[in-house]
Amino acid sequence: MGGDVKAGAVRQKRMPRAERERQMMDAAVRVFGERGYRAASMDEIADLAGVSKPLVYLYLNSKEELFTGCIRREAAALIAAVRAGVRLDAPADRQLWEGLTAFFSHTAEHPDGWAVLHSQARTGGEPFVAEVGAMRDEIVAFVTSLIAEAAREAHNDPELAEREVAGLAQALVGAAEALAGWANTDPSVSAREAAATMMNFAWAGLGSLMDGRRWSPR
Amino acid sequence: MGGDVKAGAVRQKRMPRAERERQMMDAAVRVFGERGYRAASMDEIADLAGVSKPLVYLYLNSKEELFTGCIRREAAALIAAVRAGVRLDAPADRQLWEGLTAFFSHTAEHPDGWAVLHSQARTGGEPFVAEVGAMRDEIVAFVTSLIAEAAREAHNDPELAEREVAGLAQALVGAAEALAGWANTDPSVSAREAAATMMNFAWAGLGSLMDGRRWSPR
Amino acid sequence: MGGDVKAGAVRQKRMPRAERERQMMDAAVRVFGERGYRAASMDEIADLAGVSKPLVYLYLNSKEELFTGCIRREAAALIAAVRAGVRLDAPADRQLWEGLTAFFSHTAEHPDGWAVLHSQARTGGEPFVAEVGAMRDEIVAFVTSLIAEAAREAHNDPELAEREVAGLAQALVGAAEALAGWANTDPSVSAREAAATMMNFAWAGLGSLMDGRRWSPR
Amino acid sequence: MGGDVKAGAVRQKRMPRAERERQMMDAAVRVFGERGYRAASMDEIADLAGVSKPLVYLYLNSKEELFTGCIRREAAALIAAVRAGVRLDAPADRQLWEGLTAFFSHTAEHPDGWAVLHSQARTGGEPFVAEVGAMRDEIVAFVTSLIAEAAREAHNDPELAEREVAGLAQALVGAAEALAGWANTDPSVSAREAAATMMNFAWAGLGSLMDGRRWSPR
DNA sequence: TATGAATGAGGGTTCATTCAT
DNA sequence: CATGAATGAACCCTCATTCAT
Repeated sequence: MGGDVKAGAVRQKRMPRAERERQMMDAAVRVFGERGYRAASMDEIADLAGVSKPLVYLYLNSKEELFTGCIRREAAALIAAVRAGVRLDAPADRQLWEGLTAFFSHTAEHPDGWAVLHSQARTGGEPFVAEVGAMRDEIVAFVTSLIAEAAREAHNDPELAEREVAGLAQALVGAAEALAGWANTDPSVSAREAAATMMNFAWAGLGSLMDGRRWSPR
Repeated sequence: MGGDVKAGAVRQKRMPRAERERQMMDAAVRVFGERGYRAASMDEIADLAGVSKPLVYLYLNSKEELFTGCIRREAAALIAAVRAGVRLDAPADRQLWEGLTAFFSHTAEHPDGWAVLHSQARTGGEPFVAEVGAMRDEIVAFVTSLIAEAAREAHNDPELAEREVAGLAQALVGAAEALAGWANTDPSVSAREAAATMMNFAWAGLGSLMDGRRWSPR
Repeated sequence: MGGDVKAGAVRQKRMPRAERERQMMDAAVRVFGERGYRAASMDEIADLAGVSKPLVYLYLNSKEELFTGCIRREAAALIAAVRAGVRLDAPADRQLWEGLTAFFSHTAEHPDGWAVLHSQARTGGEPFVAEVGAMRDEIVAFVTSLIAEAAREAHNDPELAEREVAGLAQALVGAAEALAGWANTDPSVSAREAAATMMNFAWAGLGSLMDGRRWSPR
Repeated sequence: MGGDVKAGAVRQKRMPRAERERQMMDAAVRVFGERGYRAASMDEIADLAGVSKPLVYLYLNSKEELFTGCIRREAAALIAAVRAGVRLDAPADRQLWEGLTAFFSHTAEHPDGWAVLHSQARTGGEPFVAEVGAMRDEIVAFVTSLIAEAAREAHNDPELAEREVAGLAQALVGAAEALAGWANTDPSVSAREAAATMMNFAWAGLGSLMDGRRWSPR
């Protein structure tokens, strides 16, 4: 089962601590992303980083702290990428489009980081779930604010109930996550295409909701 | 980290093989669902099933086969539940509504089974990913056929490209999965509410797509 | 440094749990007695017991519990031996003599058990110190009661202060412990000889104290 | 388990070797005394001494040599303290009293040093046992000579057999060690009180032995 | 049908020790 | 005189799996 992370980097000796730590984190993200928290072994991480295991412990303390560190780093990077891609003075739909494009680009370029955040952190136990939940909340809040802004722009009368917005945000983020997985699986799917699919799928739905139209079973 | 699956069932001796196997699978789904593949221990499963470990191996052969068996059983149950909820002679939107309602009901009633399929199988390594992928494909195909049928009903001229439909189906399924997680977390969210959110969100998006309207960056 | 516990016993397969546990405890007492808590390795204990390490953990749970178990078992055995050697209806001096003889016999016959109690438990950290302290207190209490009884028999007037008795008991027990070490080192020293030395040394001292005679610096 | 040696001293740079070595030895005695040989870590010692680990190795070579060094230094200090407290022209009982007082004072003022000598060195393996045995022999010899001198002063006829004296000395030293531990545990016990207890306990015993009186079982 | 007894293999963590500067 | 960087080896513990009954 599993087993295709390439073997140990060439050992390069004596480098400053900060750089070594980065190397180790890179290796850890790679291994955690491919194997998951439990199945990852500190041996493999050390090997991939090109160092001995004790050094990993000396710098990063424990498997748990190391994993938490990976989650934090990757979450920060993803959020920074999305923020950097969005021009806050643009209209709401444009902002959403930009954010989605940045999101799909970043996840495509950092598949292991994305795997750590999306799949692995959610199955590794409570502390990690909490850690990644913070990031997700931040993104959901951002999306929620965009929806609200769009509603304002459209000065629609019947305000969306708060609970309804929460459900929408969940669905939207879930759809985006699924598309990120899809795009990661099939490399011919570009970030722009994934973002366009999201906009087509979501924007019309949001639009008709904000116009007060709803589907209902007869 | 983790730890609240209740302790071993009272041991009851000598029962037919089929029933024993069901007991064991129930226990396994519970433990795999709460802990994940790697963190689950055969000891805990045997204990929760109220049998000795060799019996588990006698009937179910290995941890890997046991997990695969869990995935298959839960996937089959979920698909059967969705199928049973859908009247194939109803209009497409009605069918989608019925399927979603059945889906959210079933996942809410079988949280561990859903956890196995949605979270745990995806982090346990290739063989399990493939196993659960088959189920997902089946559902995606079902959704795809519904979209196509809806398009036919609306006899819209500009046919949706196959690739476009694939993306939509991914997004739709992803959104549904996210809502299932949301509904499992917050018990006040009913299956009907989740399904309604999905319909409001998705149906309008599909509708405008089928009318040839698309969002595009300026 | 160190290293002369004989190598692994011949592996004998499949025996009842109680007997295996006894074997393991025997091995553990031997290894802990020779090496101390920290320096002892579970590997060596398992090897000496003729079993695999996992079995030791299955039955005895952890190194700490195993050591605590050894302390308890050896303390109980020592106290039982002393109790069995003393006739409670005899005069106080006779009782002391009998207790000392039993004590020296037992420690000579169980040098590793004695080492665990006397040397190793005192350097292994708080929990063990407390464990062995209970035993020591029991013995000191027994000695104290003998001194009191002797004082009563001699109906000496000037009662010994409680604090004075405590000091005496400490000194007496310490002297006995030192003689046990001496006798263990030099096998030509019999339990009777060690006990006689103690009586000659201690009894006269007690006698003159009870007569109110005291040494004092001029 | 364990853990209250205070954290690293402030690092002071560039000082003469002799002083640095003293600092390190001080730290080592403290840590070895509290934790024992095995449980002590070179990291903690270096940290407490306020130096880097390589410096410890540069000056003191290895953990084993460091511990041996500690034993030697503390043994020498203890013996010097006792010697300094005794006036060799005084009568034997007075000399014994003075030696005991000095002994109890020194051990009370240097509890870690005493712990190294009394408890830790005996559980660290053969080489250390031998090291500390040398000191003990020196003290036993001193006590033996005092007993002999006392016997001469009392010009008692029936000479004490050499073996008998050896046993007495062991018992006496053991009693003193136990009282040192007692006094270290309970700070209200002064060195003078401990010494007085010893004299009352021991001197009368010695006296009656030298008069040829002996206890014997009927 | 069912289990008590047992283990090979591997994982997380620590530690004494050294090298290069 | 002094240290930041680095590691081989070992240790405690767990787990999937099997054997003998």
